[in-house]
This record gives sequence, structure tokens and C-alpha cells, in this order.
Amino acid sequence: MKNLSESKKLADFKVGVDNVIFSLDIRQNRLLVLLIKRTEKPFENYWSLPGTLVREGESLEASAERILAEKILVNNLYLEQLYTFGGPHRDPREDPTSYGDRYLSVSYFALVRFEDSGLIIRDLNQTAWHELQNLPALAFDHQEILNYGYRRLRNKLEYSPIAFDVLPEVFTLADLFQLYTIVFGENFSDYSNFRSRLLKLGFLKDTGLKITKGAGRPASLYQFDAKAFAPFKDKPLVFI
Amino acid sequence: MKNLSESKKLADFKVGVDNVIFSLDIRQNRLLVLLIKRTEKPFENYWSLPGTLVREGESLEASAERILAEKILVNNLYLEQLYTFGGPHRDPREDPTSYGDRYLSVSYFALVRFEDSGLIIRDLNQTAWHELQNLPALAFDHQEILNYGYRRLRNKLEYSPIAFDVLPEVFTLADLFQLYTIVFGENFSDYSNFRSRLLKLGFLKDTGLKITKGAGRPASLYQFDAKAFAPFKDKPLVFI
DNA sequence: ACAAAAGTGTTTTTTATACACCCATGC
DNA sequence: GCATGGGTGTATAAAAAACACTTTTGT
Repeated sequence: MKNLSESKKLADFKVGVDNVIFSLDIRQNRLLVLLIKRTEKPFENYWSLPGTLVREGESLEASAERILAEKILVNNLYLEQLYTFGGPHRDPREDPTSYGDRYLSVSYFALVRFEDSGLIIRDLNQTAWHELQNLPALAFDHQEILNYGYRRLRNKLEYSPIAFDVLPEVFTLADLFQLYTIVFGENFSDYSNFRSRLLKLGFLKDTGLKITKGAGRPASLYQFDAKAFAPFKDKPLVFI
Repeated sequence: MKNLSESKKLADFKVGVDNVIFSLDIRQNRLLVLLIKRTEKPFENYWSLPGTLVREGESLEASAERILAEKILVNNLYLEQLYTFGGPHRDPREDPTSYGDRYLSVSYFALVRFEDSGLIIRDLNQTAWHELQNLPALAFDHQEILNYGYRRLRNKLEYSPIAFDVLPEVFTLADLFQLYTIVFGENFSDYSNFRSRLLKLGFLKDTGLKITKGAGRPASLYQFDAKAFAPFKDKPLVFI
């Protein structure tokens, strides 16, 4: 940033934050995104990413957290900045002739625990989880932002332990495998190889507890050990 | 983004773009960053990342390109968005009591070809390449932005063919190896394994030409074949 | 007893790592 | 002819991939 003695006029910005909030419903095999139905023009009645304008004294991340807190009751989540979309003419409210305000959107990516994230239904049918496979047309350039978020989701799952931010405290290896399968598709990996690879790495601690789900042998419950994971930070491809 | 009927006041933003511009000087084994000496308060006489405020009708990326064009004459480069820094109080010009304008900085990451990037010296000693190993104190939060850019540089080099945006049209495998060595340090890999791995992948085309540098056997000149690289997009760890 | 789900082991193929060695040139 | 940098090959270790098989439960 620098002070300017330039001739050309500077753009005036309204800065907003838009969230791509994913949730993995392991029981029902669904990857979900949280969408809000718009009640005003432009794009009235279109679905959109939940967003807000940034307030005085509020950091961008605090703004993203506020959006989450207003829409869902969630305790366990992963949140990080995604990308900033700020080209001219991305919002029809900008007057194309008079060069009025520009709308800049800093997008954030979030992954929340599904079982643990009750919707705050202020207005019925206005806030809803949508399956990624079956999305309505989105307002503004939100589909582009969402695509960006989906790419980030897959990258993060490959390289970072964000799955454990969103799984219960204890979980079975089948749960973990299931989570990865939802995002990366069937046969993204052989289950038994997935097992032995992860267990050999040593950051999944067997709690000794077992859980029985209907028929079949009871599954061991594991716990993520953040300390034991530390050496794998910045190392490529631990999970897949 | 949504229209608001909220009680709290919104922040007003000035939006700037700051560039982390890297250059790899293979001949002299140096990784360089372009810095600008500030001539005004605050942080007068501190070095800073080159930046600008966004103009009317100008996209963020166009803004980043304009910074580059104003500082250096360069034809070959890689450019992408890095991160957005927008918390309150990151610029001392913000009045902490009155909640005046906030300074939001969208940072961009660039890698340029060193031999090909003459500095536009408008004001002597105000624009200069600095060795990453030996940096002065930077203005604002620019050291943090730079750290972010350095991380991105290493990531990109590992996973993407950005080295070829910045190498000459034809180059030797020693040049390529040298480039990676500057960023990842001595013995980041065995040279002969690096050779055979990359050649086996098949996206480096032998031009048949040779080059002699002083004593020793002449080296083959290779060319990057973008089409042959396509299958490796999104595949992890092609280069290291 | 048998289906279902969890968990183990084995075999084969591929890739990584560490070197030793040969080749072509300038001086 | 020998130092210098370029280039090839090989032997070993490690990891990935495929898949057969055993264990423990509910019904």
C-alpha cells in the first residue's frame, strides 16, 4: 500500500465476508453446503452463501465467525480464509456507469460437525443444508466461490488433519474412511490399506473402547493424538 | 454478502494490493524479493512491499499487474493471489479511537525471470532487489505477508510447473536443479535421481541443442512441454 | 449356521535412495 | 592427460496396491 499522487480515481469498497460452510453427514453419505435464500433484490429468492458486511473494529475472521454463529449452533469446526473476489461488476448493485461502490468479498472456508450443528431457524426455509451434488442456481458469483471452496476442501483433507476437527472425540476407522470416501468418491483407496497406513503413522490412539453397530464385529474406537501428529505437519500426503 | 438491518456500524475500507515479488538469480545463487523504500510517514525510510490502492474499474489482479509494470520491465512471470490481510489496527494511519478508515490489503505473489526483469529506476535507491537471507526491517505487517509468500513459493514449486514460467525457453537440467536448490537448500535431492525422475515423466523435451559452459561436457537443452504436463496437474509431488 | 462388519497378513509392483561409474569438453 | 561438469546404470530399501483370509458379533 502506498500513498498516492496518481491522477486516476480510486475505487470505493464495501467489504463483505462470504462463507463456504461444508458439513459431512457420514450416516447418510452426504456432503452438504449451507445456503441462505435471499429475500431482497438483487437475486431475490436465489440461494446464496451466507455472508455479512464487516463491522467497525471487527477482523475479517471474526466476521466469518459471526456469520457462522448467526446461522448454526456449532462447537466443532475448522475455519480458514479462502480467496478474495473483488473485480468490478461482480455485484449488479454497482452502477456500471457512475463507478459507485465496489463490492469486495473475502471468502472463508469452514467445515463443521454435522451432528453438532443445529440450524438457527430464524426464518423458515431460508437457511438450509444442500447436497453438493444437487445445488440450485446461486446468486452473484457464489457458484465460483463455492467451486473454489470445494477444491480447498479436498486439498485440506489430503494434507491436514481437519477431519478430526469434525469427527467425534472418538471414532472408528470405518467412520474416518467413510468421511474420505464421501469427498473423494468410491474406491479412493482400499480400506485395508487405508487402515494399516494410518495406524502405522501412529497418531491414532486406540482407546480400548469398542462400539457395535448392528451385526458384525464391534469396532475399536480411536482418538486423534495431535502431539503425535506434529512431525507430519508440512509433510505431503499423509492421509491418502 | 447481504443487505443489513443490523444495528452495529460498518467499517469503511481502503483496499490496496501488495505484491510479494520473488526472483531467482540462478547465476549467483540468490533468492530475491523486490522492496520499495518508503518516502512518507508512517514508516518513513522503511522498506516495504510494492503496493498500490485499487482504482475505479480496475480488478484486483490488474492492480497487481500495474504494480509490477511500474517497477520492473518484465515479460515472463507467474502471478497469483496470496492472502487478504484486513484486521483492524494493521496500519497506524487508522485512528484507533474514532474508527476511521480501515486499510485492507489483498496480497499477490509473483515470480519473475531475473535476467529479464530490469528495474525501472524512477528514484534511485528506492527500488531494489533484496536477498531473502538478509532483509531489513519492513514497514507495516509486510514481514508477515512476505513469510506467507515464501511458504507459497515453496508449495508452488513442489506442485506446479511455475519454474518454467521463469526459466528461459530452453534450459539445462542443471539450471532447473539449481533453481530448486536455491529455494529448498543444498541436498534437497540427489541430482542424478532428480534427472531421471523428471525425464521419465516425459514433459521435458530434449531440443537436441547443446550448450557449453566453460570446461566439462556440453549440457543438453530442454524445453517444457505444457501439453505433456497436463496429466500431472493436480497430482502431488511431481517435482521433488 | 451364516451374514455382516472389523481387522490381519501376504504377495506383487512400483518408487525412492544411494551410489558407482562412464562421457565429452577445455586447458 | 586430467580436471570439470554432464549423463547413465545398478543394487537396495521402502512404499503402494491388490487381494485373500481370519475374527467377532447379531440374528
